[in-house]
Amino acid sequence: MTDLFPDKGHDHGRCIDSALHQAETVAEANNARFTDMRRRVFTLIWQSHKAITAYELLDALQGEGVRAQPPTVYRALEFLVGLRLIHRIESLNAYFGCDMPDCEHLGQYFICRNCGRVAEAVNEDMSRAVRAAAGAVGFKIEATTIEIKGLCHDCAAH
Amino acid sequence: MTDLFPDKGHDHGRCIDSALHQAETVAEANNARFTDMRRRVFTLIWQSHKAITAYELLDALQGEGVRAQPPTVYRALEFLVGLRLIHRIESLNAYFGCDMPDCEHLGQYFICRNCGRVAEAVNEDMSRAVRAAAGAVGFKIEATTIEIKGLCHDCAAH
DNA sequence: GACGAAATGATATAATATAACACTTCAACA
DNA sequence: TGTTGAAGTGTTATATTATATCATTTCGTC
Ligand SMILES: [Zn+2]
Ligand SMILES: [Zn+2]
Ligand SMILES: [Zn+2]
Ligand SMILES: [Zn+2]
Repeated sequence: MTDLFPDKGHDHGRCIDSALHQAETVAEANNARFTDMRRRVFTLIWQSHKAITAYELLDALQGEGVRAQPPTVYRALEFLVGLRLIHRIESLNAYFGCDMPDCEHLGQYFICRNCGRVAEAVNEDMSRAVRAAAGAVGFKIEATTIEIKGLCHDCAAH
Repeated sequence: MTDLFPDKGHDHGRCIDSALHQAETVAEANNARFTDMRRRVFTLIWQSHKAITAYELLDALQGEGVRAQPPTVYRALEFLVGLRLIHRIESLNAYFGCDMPDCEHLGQYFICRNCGRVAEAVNEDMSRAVRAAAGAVGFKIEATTIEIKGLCHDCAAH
């Protein structure tokens, strides 16, 4: 059984480094400025594999001594979502880091209600089924939200 | 091509009547009281095939001369969602009426960004794909949110 | 009719998100 | 290298969505 969710003992510092590196690359490729504030917010989002809300980010920023207000956070989030460096989880009003921002994808999100972690899958069967269902009724897809809530493998075991 | 969305010229009064009738039945079967306030909210939701927000419902109630406050609306919504008489669209923070409340289902929602209508599908291929993807990673599903935004057949044609 | 549970009323407030305008930064260009 | 215009951020205010809490009413059961 392959678990989408990262191993308990994994070196999360490497997740963060990798995410930052990819973000730099994507921003550059899009001629977008990965400013200090955007980097701060992005790094905060990547502190865990959980989703984090805008106001949790705001608190974290203020905890770091940054004088930020809600619009600052929402602007950074808008930028990061726009570049698909992070994704918004609609059912949580929260955001989490994408670990494959360099390839276009319609992701599906598995959300564990126990440990709070979010994992992104890109499952072609699911995508195909969605496209087929839409095609059958003449619906032109522009965006999809697929969020699956429950218990991750670890949490289900306990 | 079968369109999920109702025909422009359909008799919407029949949609409302049918929904009300089904709701009565479901409530009774669940030993739940379909009170006046709940019926009002339910009927307002069914005024169209669009999703409607809690505060739009509140305004509509007040427009009818009902002295209602937010909790009144949210309580009615909670009740109706609980019985699956309506569904919440997470990506819109809005609610719309289910037209098959008597059979358990994990629905998928097509949302037209142009006309605002929402249509519910129960597509076994999609459901199966979701279950398979979850099974493959040992994830225990408790709830799914599948929302597909774009243009309905009618709106895509114009 | 008395009782307790469920529903609703009423007030306050929490949580999430955006509008508007001022100021700063930065890259491009003269 | 100074000018300039666009992009980014600061700041204040406010809009939108949702819930906590306690008082009162309604309703079925006894
Ligand atoms: Zn990690
Ligand atoms: Zn978990
Ligand atoms: Zn109708
Ligand atoms: Zn449409």
